[in-house]
Amino acid sequence: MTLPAASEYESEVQVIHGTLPERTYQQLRNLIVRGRIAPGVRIVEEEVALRFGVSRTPVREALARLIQEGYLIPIAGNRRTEVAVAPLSTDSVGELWGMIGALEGYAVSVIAALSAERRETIAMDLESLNRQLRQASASRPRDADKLFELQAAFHQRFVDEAAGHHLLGIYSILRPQVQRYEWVYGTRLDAEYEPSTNEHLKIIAAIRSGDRGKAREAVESHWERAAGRTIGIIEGIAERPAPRRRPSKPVPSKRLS
Amino acid sequence: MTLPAASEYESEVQVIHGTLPERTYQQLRNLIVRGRIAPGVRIVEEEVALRFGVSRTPVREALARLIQEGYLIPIAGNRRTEVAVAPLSTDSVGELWGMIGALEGYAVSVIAALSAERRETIAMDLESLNRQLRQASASRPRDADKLFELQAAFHQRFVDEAAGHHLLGIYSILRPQVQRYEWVYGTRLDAEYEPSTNEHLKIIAAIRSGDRGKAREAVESHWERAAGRTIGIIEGIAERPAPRRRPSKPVPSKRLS
DNA sequence: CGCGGTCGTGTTGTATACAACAAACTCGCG
DNA sequence: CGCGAGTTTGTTGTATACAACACGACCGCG
Repeated sequence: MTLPAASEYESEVQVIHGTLPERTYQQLRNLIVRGRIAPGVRIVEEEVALRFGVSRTPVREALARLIQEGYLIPIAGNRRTEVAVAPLSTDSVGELWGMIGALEGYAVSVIAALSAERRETIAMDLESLNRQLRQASASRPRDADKLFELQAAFHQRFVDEAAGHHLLGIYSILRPQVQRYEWVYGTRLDAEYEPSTNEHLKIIAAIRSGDRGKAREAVESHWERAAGRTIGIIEGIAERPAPRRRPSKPVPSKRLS
Repeated sequence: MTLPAASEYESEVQVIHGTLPERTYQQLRNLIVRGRIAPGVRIVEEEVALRFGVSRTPVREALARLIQEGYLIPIAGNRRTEVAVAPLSTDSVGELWGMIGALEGYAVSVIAALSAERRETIAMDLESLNRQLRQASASRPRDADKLFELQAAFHQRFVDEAAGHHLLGIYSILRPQVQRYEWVYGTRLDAEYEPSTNEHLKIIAAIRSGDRGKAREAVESHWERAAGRTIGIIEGIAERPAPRRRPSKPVPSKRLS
């Protein structure tokens, strides 16, 4: 797929829903996930409003959501909620990956109970995606965007299959948070695609077999290993983007340009 | 309608945070979880505002949150978001219980990795809670409220122990949704406390043993069985409170009194 | 030169006003 | 008597105005 077109990393799938808070949310989230707004940067309602050409009302709604989903965190001890972009930390990696693993594990265990034909269809789709992924990760120069999307597509494929309303909702909150790390450290993760695609194969095989326990196990251990790899990468970087401490007020706290 | 405030099921833990949208959210959620607002009832911003004596602005924020968390669902095909209290369905039970199981399974697997002393402390707390639970479920007349709280406390106890920021956030979204069912069908679930407390014992033993896999397994199967029991109860009720269909417009759609 | 108090100033919380739209209703015409 | 077009009404989307409050700066006094 050639791509979201349009200029920046704006709205991706649908501008359709076009409700203002929704679009604001999407745009801001994208900026954060893609690392265009650094962790620790303070977000001020009016600045966002100005930047997107809307009033504070929709912005507030968007921010509230971003806070709840963990992209933004309340700052300081005020009773007023000032917020900043959430920092990246290895602790969060462990937690997020663990949760995603648990949830996808549940999803895949549901899938394992489907009919054989259904499972076969899914398995074939997954194989295709995994092949593309392997290809993309081998080609030079690397297309980070494509890798990003394929990676997402692979997992989304089977989650969608199992997901009801609730799972989908939670998953759509969690996944982008993980992607935030994938994006930021994406370039360094290249070397790690090899083991990842191999683990994908195990997941596919497990789905084919229809063994719930095995499928779940495959998914969970995939994410556990992925967590290990990611943490390794992060710690391997000397000048990391900083699980920054927030000292009372040394730095005048960067603001959203 | 008589009114404002008064005792009723107001704020429970803390009125402290007292920010208006937060309180509105809490109150409304309580009303829904406790079944005081029936599934399918349409919610109108201004009515809520009136009822709580605030303006639409904080109400909107509260509603947005309730929508995202699945307590309210968008109604009709409008591009405008009219909402109603989400219906209860056996499908949702399967999904919600499965997700909670997966997440708590993850939590408990983290706990299993803690030091022996730490685990022992947790285990003893859990035993105490479980004992109280058993007692409360045996005493007549039953104190539904107490059962409700003990049940919640038991699970919260070990989730808190393992939880970081993210898990806690998601869990606090999911748990009340489950509780909604527990509350609505609570009186009928009495007979089911026996097996439940027994399963709790297995969980406790697994935590003591420090075996991650075993602990996870105990928790997940607990929830799976609980789902089965709950679904059984729901289906056993002839005139159930209705996984109601929404026929275009037969009924003028009840409104929030 | 240091310290405390007072006054800005920035930012969020809340209310209100208005616009947009969809559904229901009414009225007139076939 | 039925059916459609205009009109009314209910409800949400968005903007704006104002209030509250925390923090920092400035100024004067010791």
